[in-house]
Amino acid sequence: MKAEQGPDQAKAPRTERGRKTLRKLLDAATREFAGHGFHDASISGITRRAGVALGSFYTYFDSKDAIFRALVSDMSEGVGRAARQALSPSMGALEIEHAALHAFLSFASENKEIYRIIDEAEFVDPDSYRAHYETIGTRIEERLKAGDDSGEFISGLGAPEAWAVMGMNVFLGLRYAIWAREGDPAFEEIARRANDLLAHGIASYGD
Amino acid sequence: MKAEQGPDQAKAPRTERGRKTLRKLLDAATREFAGHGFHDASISGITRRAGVALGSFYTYFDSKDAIFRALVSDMSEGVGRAARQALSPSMGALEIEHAALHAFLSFASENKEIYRIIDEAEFVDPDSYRAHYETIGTRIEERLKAGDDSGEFISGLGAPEAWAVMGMNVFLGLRYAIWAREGDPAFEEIARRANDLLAHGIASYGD
DNA sequence: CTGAAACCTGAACCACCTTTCAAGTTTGTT
DNA sequence: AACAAACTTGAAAGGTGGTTCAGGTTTCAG
Repeated sequence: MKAEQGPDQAKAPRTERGRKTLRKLLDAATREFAGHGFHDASISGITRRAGVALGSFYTYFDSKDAIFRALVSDMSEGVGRAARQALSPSMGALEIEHAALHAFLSFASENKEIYRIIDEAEFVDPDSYRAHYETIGTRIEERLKAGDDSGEFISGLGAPEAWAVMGMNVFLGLRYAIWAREGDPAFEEIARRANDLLAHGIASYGD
Repeated sequence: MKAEQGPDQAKAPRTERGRKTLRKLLDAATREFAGHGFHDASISGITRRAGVALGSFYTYFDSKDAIFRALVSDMSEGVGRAARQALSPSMGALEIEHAALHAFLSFASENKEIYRIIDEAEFVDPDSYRAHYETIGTRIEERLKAGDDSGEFISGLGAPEAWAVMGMNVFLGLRYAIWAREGDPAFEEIARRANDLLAHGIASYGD
């Protein structure tokens, strides 16, 4: 569908002025897409927010799709970076899962636009969407395997368990970060309860 | 934005011919939206598939949004119905969760269009989307409470656990039903492993 | 049978948007 | 200083597709 030059993203600017304009466009696009959704967002809306002429857009991106794709891959990395920063190798395996969920809830709460844009990628750019979740799933699976090796988790854990954990986290983020309501439990409590579920399940003893 | 007459859906037909046409439009719309997504779907595509004139569409729906909304609420009920049919009150609490997930995987696998349309509602019709998941979440929460009362589950379970379970199920559906791959475990195994996780967690004994 | 309501038809209207382009301005190098 | 490349500009081309409408056909109650 497109014959891009470089690896994937924008047409690289060659001057300082160009880099500034590119950044303004990216920031403006984040707001525009988050506010209106992909299809109701318009290029002219983006350039208006950015304070540049309509035509300038095409100096940096080949199409509306292209800038959306650039945004998704940017943000996907951002999510991963935030998660990594919250984790430390000195933590126990369970503690790592707790910290990962807590960090995710905080991140989602402070970056709701990102959440929306990545979710909409399911329809605008399915490949990126899939890649995003498969990457995260793989990372979780590795953590589960590590917990197995260290004896903290039971053995036999694999991709299905990793996707189950990811689903838990994503939906808790949707409900308690994105759709947060007055009177909801704090992130601390959510993370603790999810961690308990993950550790011991919900069957009563002597089952 | 819209001043509809009845409760919400389509302008009710008054003759047999009308009911037939309405059904043809709904079926055609399901295929059109599933195949192209909301925005790339067109009214003319829908009427072409349905074999009726373009103008007839507006005899039954006020807008493209309106038919999409009608579809979402239809399908949301369909998902609930499928789940209910797979459950029987004679089952144990854990067994019910197992059956619910297994039924969901099968249903999703055979109705991928539904999955896509409901997911896209997040952007086209956010209220319906939210209502869909809140309804399901509430139902799961009730099941958890029932398991608590019967002594099969630990006490203190509530909405966070329900959303965690729902997220697990949805993501397992996404990965193993919608994105099914050669060599994936059967639904039986997925459901069993998710059920084990739910029952006992993944921490090793003596934790 | 008959007339009114329900329903059907498809061309045309219209609003909106992505993308192009030719002409002007700025930047940075020699 | 001078020039080429980078960058900017906004009007307009070119499309698309939702929605309207006036006129015709079918249905069905009385």
